[in-house]
Amino acid sequence: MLVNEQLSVGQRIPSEIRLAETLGVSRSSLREALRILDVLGIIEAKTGEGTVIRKADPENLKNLMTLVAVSGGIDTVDLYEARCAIEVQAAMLAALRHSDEDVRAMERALKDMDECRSADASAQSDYLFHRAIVRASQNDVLKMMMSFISDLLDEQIRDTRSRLGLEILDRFQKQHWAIFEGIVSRNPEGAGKAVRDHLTYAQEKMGFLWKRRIGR
Amino acid sequence: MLVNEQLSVGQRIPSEIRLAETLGVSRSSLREALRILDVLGIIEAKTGEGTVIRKADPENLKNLMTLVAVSGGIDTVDLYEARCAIEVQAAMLAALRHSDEDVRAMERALKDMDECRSADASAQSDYLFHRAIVRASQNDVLKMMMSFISDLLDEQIRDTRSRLGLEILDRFQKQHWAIFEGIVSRNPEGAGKAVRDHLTYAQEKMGFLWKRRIGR
DNA sequence: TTTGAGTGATTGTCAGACTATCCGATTAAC
DNA sequence: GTTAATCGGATAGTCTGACAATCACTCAAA
Repeated sequence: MLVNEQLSVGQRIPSEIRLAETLGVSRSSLREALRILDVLGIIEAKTGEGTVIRKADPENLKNLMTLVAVSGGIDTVDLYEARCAIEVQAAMLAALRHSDEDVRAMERALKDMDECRSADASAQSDYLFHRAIVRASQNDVLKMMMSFISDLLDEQIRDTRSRLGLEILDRFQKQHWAIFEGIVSRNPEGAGKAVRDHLTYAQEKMGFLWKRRIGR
Repeated sequence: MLVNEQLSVGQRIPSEIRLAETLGVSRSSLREALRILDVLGIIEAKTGEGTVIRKADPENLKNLMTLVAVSGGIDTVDLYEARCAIEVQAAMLAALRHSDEDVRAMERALKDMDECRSADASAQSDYLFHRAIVRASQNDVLKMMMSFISDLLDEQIRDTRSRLGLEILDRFQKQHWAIFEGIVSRNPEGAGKAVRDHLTYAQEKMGFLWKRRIGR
């Protein structure tokens, strides 16, 4: 009914009892199905009120994807390469579409990294910078994929990053500014290449420290 | 228990009745939870036998992702740009890692496209070619993401492709061979650029025909 | 007009029963 | 001795009925 556009966002669906009668199944079986739509974020059930169609927010799927990834034994290197794919494209699009607010967010993150040298705060700013790039791309699919990947990679990256020497972190920062420069000057090829160079370099410096697989 | 590695793939989990007792919930409530793990492909329940932990295959998630995408109203252009991200990276990796079997699969798809000119068969070979690239990358995350995207985009691409003139399809085919050349000669930058050129060109020629959003 | 109780509807949860199916052991037939 | 048939136990799949918690709404009283 949702796919056929007989139901739209915000609309309330029939109660469990009536829906079970309509579909010719018991309430138990119906509830098992509704629960699936619930965890997918497609519906939202409220006790005493009813159940409504929700605009699915991919953020809600992160936990599920994490479970699947852990169960499937995803390779860390595979994840990192996928991140590279997403972020290069995002930087290219960001160079074309970024807003003033996006630029401010990126600049703030970079200056934070320039100033504070505590490993933890630095890693946090690093994360914010990369996220700002993806947001600036104004592409919801890229944002979704990036949030999946970040969720799985972040812990490991934060861990390995803290073991790197200062000269490597300085080089990281120079590369960050190069990315920023490419995006602000609206140069897609330059921004894309800068991201690829940065992530390739980072993988060289951190990759050997990674666990091969996440979970299992 | 799965995340903490107390359970591993292939292992059988306690029966629903015993598990419900252990966790202190009713069988109905437990089943709602197990059903979620089931559709995620994390467990597999067989009547009369029991339930085992399964190595989650992302292929099983395609239907779910389609539902979420429809419910969330994903933009077709966003999807296509994400596809570009994935496939460029995949081609670069394919240039480094492809096997003889991969090359054969790609070559077969291209020759099929050279020969048969029926729109439908041509589109099918096109699909197979692009899929072979991603498979050659030997990256499970890219494969997963590509299968999500393909599932959502294919119908629309197949539709718009059938309306294109012969000279455009010929140009497509030349670009395909350029991609193939880059991969076979183990030239990552060349292969990546060839893919990007191809997909950018295809988007120029087909994009204006697309519906803006999928579903809703 | 506002407050309060009451009422019906709805989701969340539980308990119990029955069916279909599978696995393994036991038994019967050859 | 080997094979086939049968039976029982265990398990997932389904259904029914019940109760609790919560919410929205109505309506009467202050």
